[in-house]
Amino acid sequence: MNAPIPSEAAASIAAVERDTGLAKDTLRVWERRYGFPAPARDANGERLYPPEQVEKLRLIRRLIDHGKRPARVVGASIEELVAMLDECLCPQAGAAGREDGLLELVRLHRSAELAVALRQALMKQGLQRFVADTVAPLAAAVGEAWMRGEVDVPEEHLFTEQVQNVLRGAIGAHATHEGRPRVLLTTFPEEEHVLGLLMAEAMLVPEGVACLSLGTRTPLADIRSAALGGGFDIVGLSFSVAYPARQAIDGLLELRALLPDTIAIWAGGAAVRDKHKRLPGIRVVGGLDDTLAALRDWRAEHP
Amino acid sequence: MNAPIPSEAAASIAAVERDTGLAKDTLRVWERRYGFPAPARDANGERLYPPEQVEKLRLIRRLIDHGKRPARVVGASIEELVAMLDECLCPQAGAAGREDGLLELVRLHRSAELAVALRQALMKQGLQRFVADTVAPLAAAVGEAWMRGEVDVPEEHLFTEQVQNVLRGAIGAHATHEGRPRVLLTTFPEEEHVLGLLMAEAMLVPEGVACLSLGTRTPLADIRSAALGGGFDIVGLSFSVAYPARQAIDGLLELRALLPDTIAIWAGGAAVRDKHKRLPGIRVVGGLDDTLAALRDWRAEHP
DNA sequence: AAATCAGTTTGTCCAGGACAAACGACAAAA
DNA sequence: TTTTGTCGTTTGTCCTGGACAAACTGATTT
Repeated sequence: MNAPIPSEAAASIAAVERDTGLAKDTLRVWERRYGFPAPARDANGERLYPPEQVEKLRLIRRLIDHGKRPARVVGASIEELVAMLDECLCPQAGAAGREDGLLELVRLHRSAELAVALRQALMKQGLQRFVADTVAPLAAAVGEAWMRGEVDVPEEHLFTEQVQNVLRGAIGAHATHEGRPRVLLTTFPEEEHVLGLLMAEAMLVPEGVACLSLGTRTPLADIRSAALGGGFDIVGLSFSVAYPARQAIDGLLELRALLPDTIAIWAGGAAVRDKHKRLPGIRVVGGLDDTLAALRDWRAEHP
Repeated sequence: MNAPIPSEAAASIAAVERDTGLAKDTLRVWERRYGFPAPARDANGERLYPPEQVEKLRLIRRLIDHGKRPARVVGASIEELVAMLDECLCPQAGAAGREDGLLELVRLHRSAELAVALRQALMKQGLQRFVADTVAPLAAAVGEAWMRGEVDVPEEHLFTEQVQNVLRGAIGAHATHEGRPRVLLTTFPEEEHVLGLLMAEAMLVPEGVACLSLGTRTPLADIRSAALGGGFDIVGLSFSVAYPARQAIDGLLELRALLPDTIAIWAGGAAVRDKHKRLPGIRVVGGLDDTLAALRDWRAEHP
């Protein structure tokens, strides 16, 4: 799976920023403060990061996304980092484990079989159960394996693509444009993950909800104008694990202030879980099944 | 459509980088050299960009993506910039104009009607003609209107989402996993636009090609390992207008060196058009119909 | 349990200098 | 005419080292 790479002995600071998601300023200040990373320099004095340091930075990034603090992880060895990752993940280990070997198909690049298996599961379970019982656990398992470094970029991309193909096809087949409520789905500009949105849409569409997804990365002001201009009843936002909780809360409160009270705001995803108290006027959706509960509540209040 | 925005009088340098795609370093050095932008400062001495300067920066960004150089555009007034944009776009104006008012549906947020109209066109024309005659001109028209500032973020997102829904559904319905050649589709890490890939996939799948799309933003080394591990015959890359030509060429040549000669590389999109001479060993695909020509050529050489 | 507060950690911003890659224009060679 | 080479200019990115506010930690009080 990982054939050795002949060229590319070292990466520039821009390449490391792209590959790890750590800002150039952050990389430089870590070097100054912690002595890591410790890149070589080229003839012009510019940083050259060896691949193993980039790999370690990737591990560190994942740990920080899960709440660890830099001082605790930057000094650690690779083995210690892997051990910390295991510790992070054990609590959730029960959730995975029984997704029918689909994860194996992802890991082995069996894309054709994965596509077939996903479609079969969809047919057997129906869209909502398929999303809640198959796609969501599988996405969690892939995310977890990604954290551990057991899947790499193409495997994760492959998984996302195949799931998108299946879900978008199924959502398109429902095609309800007339129902109520009217829901606008999107993410904030820093959030790139699209699967959360698609899963939410797939849960809502079979209930006769008129969903419109704008995809990812919509600026706040544009969310507002789209919501007002389109006559929507609800704006739904999705946040992945990696999204900073503080930023999510600030953004949501700002959006709440930008929208009239007649438009509800629903927020879902790991970054806002259990943040209900700090989000007055916003419905925190705890999971996919809670989406349906939220829908029931809304309909009870809007007869 | 653009209701006035109450809050947000000014944006931080990080927000401007996100909204315009211009790096923080670039924004500072323009200020130093050209005197524009000229942001205010907050109590802490940090830059605060007023909205109209951000808007002007967006115009400038688009002009630079189309080949203009900063010194020529940074000093100009908004009116002059708009005039330059018109000049840039007139040559292509003939291409748009007859896409059945679909552009109007995008502009007016008539998402439901847009979805219906797209599906109707797909049924009427078949997948390949639908892509080449409807989606591609419409995408060009949206890109052009985006350049002129006539559509904004939510409208462009809406368009992309609806087209993705239709295309992915249609592609999934074909579901050929056994054919030849086997084609791996993706983009380089800096490229985010996914429609080019989907259109290529939609052209190839009806021909019995086994396509696998990894989506956007795959690192070079991962493209290599995926191509080798999956037994692919062809790797297809897509580049949008905004992609720097030099970077595309360097990346393609590097990838060419990473892959055995038995695996062909196809490159398509505005950034590589007419760059055939500088890309030995790479098939430059000039347009969607040329994709089919490339496929015929490949099949002629691999009986 | 929840709120307050001091101390520490940490990411982002700033200034101004440097340099190589990319560009434009013009001249020489095919 | 087209291609190739040269040279000055433009332009984006990188560098150093300092500063500061926001976020977090943990002890203390309500």
